[in-house]
Parts: sequence; C-alpha cells; structure tokens
Amino acid sequence: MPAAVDLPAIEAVVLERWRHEDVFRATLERTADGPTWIFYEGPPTANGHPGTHHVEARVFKDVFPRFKTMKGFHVERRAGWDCHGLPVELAVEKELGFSTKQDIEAFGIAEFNARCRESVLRHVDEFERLTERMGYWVDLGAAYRTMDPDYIESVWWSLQRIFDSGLLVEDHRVTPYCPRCETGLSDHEVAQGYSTVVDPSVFVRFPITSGPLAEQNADLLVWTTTPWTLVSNTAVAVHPDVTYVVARAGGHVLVVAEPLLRATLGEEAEVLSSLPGRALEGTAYQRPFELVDVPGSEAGRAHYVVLADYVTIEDGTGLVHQAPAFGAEDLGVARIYGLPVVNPVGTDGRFGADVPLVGGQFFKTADKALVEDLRERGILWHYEPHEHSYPLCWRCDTPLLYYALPSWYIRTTAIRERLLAENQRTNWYPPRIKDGRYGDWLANNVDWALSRNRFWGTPLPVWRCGADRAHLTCVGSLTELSELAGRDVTDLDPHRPFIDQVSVPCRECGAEARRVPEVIDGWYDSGAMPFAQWGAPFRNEDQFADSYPAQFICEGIDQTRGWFYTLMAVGTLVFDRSSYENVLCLGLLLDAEGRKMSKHFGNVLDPFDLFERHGADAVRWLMLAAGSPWADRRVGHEGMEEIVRKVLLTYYNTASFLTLYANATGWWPGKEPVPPPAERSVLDRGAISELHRLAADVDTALENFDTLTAGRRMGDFIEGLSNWYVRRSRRRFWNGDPAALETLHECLDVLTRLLAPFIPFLTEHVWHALGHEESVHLQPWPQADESLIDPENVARIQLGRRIIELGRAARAASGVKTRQPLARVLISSPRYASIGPELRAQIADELNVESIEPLASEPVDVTVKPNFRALGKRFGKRTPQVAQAVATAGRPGSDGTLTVEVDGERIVLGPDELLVTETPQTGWAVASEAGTTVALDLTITPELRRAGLARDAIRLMQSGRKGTGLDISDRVEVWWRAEDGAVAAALREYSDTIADEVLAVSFVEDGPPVNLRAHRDGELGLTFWLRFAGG
RNA sequence: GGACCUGUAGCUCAGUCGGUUAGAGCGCUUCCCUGAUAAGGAAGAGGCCGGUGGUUCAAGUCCACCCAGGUCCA
Repeated sequence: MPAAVDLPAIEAVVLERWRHEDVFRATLERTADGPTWIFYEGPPTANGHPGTHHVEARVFKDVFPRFKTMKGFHVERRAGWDCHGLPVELAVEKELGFSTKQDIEAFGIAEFNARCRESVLRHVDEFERLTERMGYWVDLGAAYRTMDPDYIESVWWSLQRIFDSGLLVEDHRVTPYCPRCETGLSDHEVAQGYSTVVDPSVFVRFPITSGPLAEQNADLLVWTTTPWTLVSNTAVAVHPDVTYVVARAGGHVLVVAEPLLRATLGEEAEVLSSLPGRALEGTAYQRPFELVDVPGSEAGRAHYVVLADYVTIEDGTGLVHQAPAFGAEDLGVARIYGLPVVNPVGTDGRFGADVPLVGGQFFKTADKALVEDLRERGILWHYEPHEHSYPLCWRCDTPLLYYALPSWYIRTTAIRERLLAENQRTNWYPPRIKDGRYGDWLANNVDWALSRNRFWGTPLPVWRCGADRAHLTCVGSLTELSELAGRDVTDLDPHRPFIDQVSVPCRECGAEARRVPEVIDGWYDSGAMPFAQWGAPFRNEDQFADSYPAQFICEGIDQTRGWFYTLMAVGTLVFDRSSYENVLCLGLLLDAEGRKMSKHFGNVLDPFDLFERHGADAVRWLMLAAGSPWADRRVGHEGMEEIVRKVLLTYYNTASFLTLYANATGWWPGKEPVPPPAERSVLDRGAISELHRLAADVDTALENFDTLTAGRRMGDFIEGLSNWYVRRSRRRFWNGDPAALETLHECLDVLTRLLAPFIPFLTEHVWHALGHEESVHLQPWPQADESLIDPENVARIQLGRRIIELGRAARAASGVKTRQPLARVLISSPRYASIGPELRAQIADELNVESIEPLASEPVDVTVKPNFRALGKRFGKRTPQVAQAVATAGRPGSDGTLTVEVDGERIVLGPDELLVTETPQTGWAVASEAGTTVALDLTITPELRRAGLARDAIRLMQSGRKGTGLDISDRVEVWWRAEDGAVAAALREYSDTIADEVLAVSFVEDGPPVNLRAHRDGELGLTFWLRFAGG
C-alpha cells in the first residue's frame, strides 16, 4: 500500500471492481437462503437535481441493509422513483414558459404528459449516477416507477377496495387551494408550506342597523387579516357564552368581547353596558363592501350576527367576520343558518372582472385597494401590519386560499382508531416521534383530500353516469375496464388524456358513464408502493406476500406527514395493517451557517462535488457519525476534511503500516504459529480485548439503529490502535515479531468488517490489501468473543497511558525535553501495584527514563479527598459530614484505609472511598491528577547527558535518511564530525548503538572519502554524511 | 397561539445510573516526539453547562416556569 492517498481515486477503482464482479448481486446470492429482512425504498421525486439531503437518507438506507446482509439476512433492495405529481408538472411548465392551466390545455394534455414523462426519465438518470457513486446498493435495474401501467393498475385496485368499503367519496368542502396550480391540496401538502408573511390586520366598524344598539349608533368591531374576504362577508359570528361590552372610544360606540376590550380599544374606553354573546344573535349590520350581490341580503337572510362555538377571545375582537366561501368553519356556520355563499374569486385566484374596485386583481393583491377604500369611507378603526404564518403552495410558493370546491376524499377519519393502533405497534427512531409529532398528527387526522384537478398523475378510476351524477363506477384494473367498455384497452396508456376517452355503460342504469376529470395525489402513489412495486395482486403476488410489511424504512423527518403517513394509511386502508415496523427519522441538513438546505436559498451543496473533493466515504461518515442522525446537522467542507484526516487516513495508515512491515519481514497471516491471544504481551492482549469489546458495542448500537455510537466507538478504537498500540509496538514490527503482526492483523481484519457498512469503499480497498481476494462485503459480520475481553487489563493500560501523559506534562513544565534520558520517575497511584513489569517498561521507554520507582520511598505531602460517588451510596444524608471529616483527617494507614469519627461514631473508609494524592516535597518535576502523581528526577549526570546527545544524533541521522529518500531497510555508511568535545565523546561512546539504530554498516569519525551531501545541525555542532550501502 | 426539538469553550459537538476539578475535535500561542501517518503528545488561553426557582446530602443531568433559536401545526 502506498503511503500517499487519493481517496476519490481509490473509490473509482473500487466502483469499477464492484461493477466488474457484480458484488452487490453476489451478496444477495450469498444470502439467498437466509432469513429475509424487508426494506422499502421511499421513492424520491425525480423532478430536479439530486442534492446532499438526498445523500443523507440514502446513506442510512444503505448502511443497515449492508449490516444485516453481513449478518446473513437476505435484504432485497428495489429502487423506486416517484414520477407523478405537481412538482413534475411544474418543472415542465417552467421549461415551456407556461403560467396557467389554460396554457397546458391549449398545448395538449397528451403532449404535456409526454414532456412530464421525459422530464422524469431525465432526472432519474441523474439520481442513478448519484446512487452508484455514493455506494448505495439498491437494485436500480428492478426499480419501480409510479407512472408505469402495472403500477397504476395496482393503485386502481387499491382505490377500488377503498371505494367498495365506502371510504372514497366526493364532497364539497372548503379546501386549501392553490390558485396558480388551480387545484386543491391535501392536508399533508399544506403542512409542507407554511411560511411567515406580513398581512394587513384590520379592525373594521360594521354599523348596527337594527335593535336597541342601532339607536345608540353602535358598531360591531370586526377583526380580520384577510381584508379581501370582506367583499364576500355574509355574517358576523360571536361566541354565545362570552360577555360582550358596548363601549365608547375614539368618538364611536363599539361592541367587542369583554376580555379584549383593553387590547382593542385602549385604556380610555368607557364601558356603557355589557351583554352575553347570545343576546346579539340576529343583530343586523351594514356590510363593509357593496361590491357584489349577496342573495337574500335585502330580505334579511344575511348580514346579521350569528353564534358559533369556535369563536375565540385569543386575539382580534371576539367578533368574527364570516365568508363561507373561504373558511371551513364559516361554511359550517353558513349551512346551519342558511346563509348564502358568495364567491367573487375565480379558480385562478382573481376577482371577477365585473367586480368594482378590485375586478381582475389577485386576491391577496386586492387587500391594498380594499383597505384604502375602508379608510376613505371612515369605517377602518385600526390598521397594522401583522406577521403570522400563512400557507403557501409547497411547490410554487403561491399563497393558498381556502376555497369551497368539490373534491374526492378518502375518509381516513373513519379508520383513525386503526391508524392509532397501528402506530402503537411501530418502532420509531427517535422514539419521541411516535407519540409526539406523528402521533399528534394522527390524533388530529382529517380526511385525505385525494383528488387533484391536474394532468400528470394516476387518473382517479371513477366513471360518472351521464344520466345521474350519483351513479358512480369505480374500476379496479385495465382488464375490468376492457370488460366494461366492451373493447380491449389493456394496452392503453392509463394516463390522461387517453383514459378519458374510454366510456363505459353505467353499472347502475346502463347510461354512458365518463371518467371524472381528476387525477390523484401523488403521495397516494408512493404510499401504495408495498404492493404496487410488484404490480400486485395482478402480478407477483407471492413476492408481495413475502415482503409485507417492511422491517425497515428510513427518510427525513419531513416525511412524517408525507410518506410515513401515506404508507401507513394506504396499508391500513387496504390491508388493515401498517406497511412498516421500524422507521428511522432523520434530521434536516443545514448549511455551514445553520440554515436549512433548500433550493430556495440556493445553499445546497452539490453531492458530486463533495464526492470528488473528499470521497463518498467521508460524506457517508459525516452523515452517520458526526452528530446525532435525528438532530439537524450542519454540513460543510471543514467537517469532511477532519473526517478524512482523523478517521479515514488514520485507519488507512494503520493498515498501510502493517503491510509495510509484513512485506519487509516476509510475514503473512498464519505463516507461523503464534501464541493464543491470552498468552501474548500485555499490549497485544489489550488490543484484542478492546477489539472484541468494540465488536460487541458496534453490533448492539447498530441493532438499535444508532450509527452515532457505533461510529464514535470505531473512531476511538482507530485512534487507540494507531496512537498507542502501533506506536508502542513499533520495535516489534521492525523485528518482524509474529505475535505483534498477528495481533494487528486480527484487529484490522475485524475492524475492517465492522467499518464496511459505513465506509464501503476504503474498507474494500484495505481488505484486498490485507490479502483477501473476495470482497469484504461478502464476509460474515464479526462475532465478539467475550472470553477475550479483559477489562482489568484495559484499565491497567489506561492507567499506564495516563501516567505517560502526566510524565510528559511534567517534562514540559520543567523544560527537559523527552530526548534527554533521566534516571528515574517516581509514581504514586493506588493501583501502582497492578502495573506489571511489561507496562513499566513501556512507561519508562515512552518517558525516556531508566527506572520507575514508587513515590513512597521519598518524603511526600498527602492530600485526601472524599470520593463522593462511593460515599454517597454508603452514607446518604450523612455524606457531607463524612466528607468534612475526611478533609480534616490525616493520611490513610498503610493498608489505604482511613478512620474518621462522625457524631462519635468510628467509621472506616476503604481505599475506594478516598482519593489520595501524594506530592513530593521538594526538587522534582511533578504532575498529578486525582490520586495519581508522576515525579521526574531532573538530575542530569554527565552520563545521562551523553546518552541524550547520542539520541539527538540518532534522531538527526534518521531524519537525514528519510530526507535522502532511503528505504526503511536500506543499509548505509556513515561519516561524522563533531565540533563539541562532549558531543564527540557521546558519539564515540554510543557508536554501536547509533550504528545499529540507523542501520549503518560503518560509522566513521571523519569526512567521507568521496564528495557527499553534508548534513549539518548547528545546535549540536554535528556534521554527518550518508552513503547507500545496499538494501 | 399550541406541540415538539435544540441551547455545554470562538466554532462543531460528546457528556453513561445525578457524585463535587464538565470533556473531545477544529482554530490560536508555546514547546515536545517522530523512519507508518496528511499524524501524535504537553502546556496556555477560552465555560454563570440559556435563565429563574424547586427536588436532593449532591444537579450540566430530574421537575416547573421563563428566554432564545429551530421544526411542525393552527
């Protein structure tokens, strides 16, 4: 393995290998007889370029199937593409420069839909490139497409079942409606598009024209944030049980709800009288605008006060203006009172041309002129800009209006209890979604507005009788349609406009029936994918039966009201059972500034660019292990560079180190017998122990869908393996110690398999470099061997590492560099005895000291602190008193126990209940921490000085070797001259050691006989020359 | 207005069963180590763990309320 690394280049080679050897298919074949683990791909809408947020979900959709596959499960993964719907239409409209539905009709529906299909295919292509490049293993060849006839037939079949159960109905309701797309939207679509906008907030006086209040010239004070609906005003609603007051303010007499008096009329308002809301019922008033006819107004059938329980006193005046055409509650009230429904706004969102003042204006734009008119006529009491959230069309950002429109609904409210029950059986990750965001949503479920007055979608398979509108025929397949129509239409494209041309005889009366014009919500298509991806029940019924429901689905949290809902709803409607058991909900991706990544802001990162700069593995690691997957996360280049350096390259370099010395010493795994792990050195045993602990932890974490913990554990292990085990074992590797090579090989073997689902490219590369022919992704998942886990040994090693850190701190503080050997280090630690000779040797070597001794041999100061965790368990409330007693007690006895007296009671505290810190009294370089003290003897004798100089020389010559480009095993001849007598003496004394270290076959105190490059170090006053002397 | 999430070092984030000196990485300064490493180590600077109150012998951690940001919904 070369030392310099180009990760994206490695990935390109691996990709080619996967392609060539068809490794993904091989993993499926290998597990063909294993238990199945069912995964459903939520189809991305192929309406634009794939972004980094698509990568996020796809990483998680990949990692768990890979993990399960290595555990022996058969995990089929079919790709899928969501093809229908407004997003696609919108993109095509943009390309064609259209802005209204009329443009499309003039263009021709057939041609328009053909363009939609073409657009989808184009984007699918790009998604496929992304999928392959990032290493997401999913069967693209078998991908389902919601626009395929087989798929549509399955959808029809399911709709027929729902129709037959009486849950698919047509109804007139006030629906959120996009005037640009000219179609109603479902609740979960509206849910995607709320945004904060500033609207006019107006308080308007409606003069009372009947009853005693009219004689006082009193006015109803009405509040609204949609002045444009005032044109259609038909009534004013008050709450029957709220107290209203008649008050004088600003020269007017006004009626408002009592609790809102001060907020609306101010502190100066003078209350004249009060009355309950129900007493106002029937009070007639003069409407704010006379721009449109309101049938029955003159006859007193409109423009009076009505009662409604939904009126709140949260804001406004407690008097709510009623425009039944534009509000669901208003329409309900209007039906009770028989109020007229007045709608001067066309389906394009514009006022009719014949309406004075605002004719032809877009509804929201009309606010300005209307408010101005109110002001001029003096009935505008108060105006202010009002910031609130208002629904915009989730795709085109047009403000929605609530509009009375005939639509088709699925009565999901009828199965609400079933949905709630199915949700309870579902495992949500994170769990809070279940009874939080998603559960709340289900509990407030409203009927699914299914129909869209659009073009590119699954046509609603309902044929309406020409003789009686109530006669409906729902068709469940093209075969059935052929039978009904009396001609074979099974090869017909089931899209509009072709399907519209098929008429059938009405099932009920035989008159000609034609299809209703609507298509369905594209979210239904994707919710139907568990069976529709197979074309079931007409095709592949077995495959479907074997793959329902899913064990695992995963998408962004924005799908709680999207796919997560429609998938569960369709499954429950059709099969009385949800389609999934475990669902992983990912947080949003934010940019480096913390803003949501969105095409709107133009802050999306191009995933292909990320792959080329950092590699797909780095991107994958970022998604899986940098921050919690279900929290929103920031994505930027810096984070990825860090992952490359700290995780990927450290892992790579450790493997590279192994292969370097395996090759240099002619070792290969199993070359010669090595002792079993339990009989190897303390460091070997430590590494093996950590390895198996890691395997157990990673497995547990992934079973819990917790990639963060798994990733952190693996990252920590890599760090420890590289910076402790390998660092401390280098000499053994140089010497080709088979136990060391075997240990490191075992570590990398298991580690690589654990890492494989996370970083499939680099692990594949390393796996082959470790000498394997077959892909790492075909290997079994590592099983932890609990018998090799030795926590005590690991704890000993950790203590050793801690002592080394303290020793280094002591050296840094005293200014004596590590290369200068010292005579001894003194250590105080309650667990000093547990550090055996092997570890002591490691410590001595790392700290460059000749001996290690217990600090007890020197005069020391002792401080004793209570270990609260231990004391608290034992003493509870008395803990502070015991702690106090410890602080004032003397030093513990030789057995480590301390006896204190509390309230006359003698209490014996054990070593575990105390933190004893010993510090030497004088003359030492000391560092200590919580019970452990490291002290260095700083006396530098002339002998030590010479040993230090020799080591300086070694370091210089090694550096010189490296700079000259010599291979690690090349022999050299060395010539040297020293300006300083002490340096020369040191080199002479240590000439054998130095020659040995720098692989010198000769070590001569003189200049070279031929002209060579001189290496000179001014500080040491040393000049030397190197000459290659054979490999 | 409601529900939920988040709030810990300049930045990105950990923080186990509640335990008294709150951690890591990045960045900055100084030094050290180095023949696998694009690494590694030490020291310094940097923290009212969003705020207030409560529970507790003990709160970053549990509870209540509040503030700020975000998401979702009205």
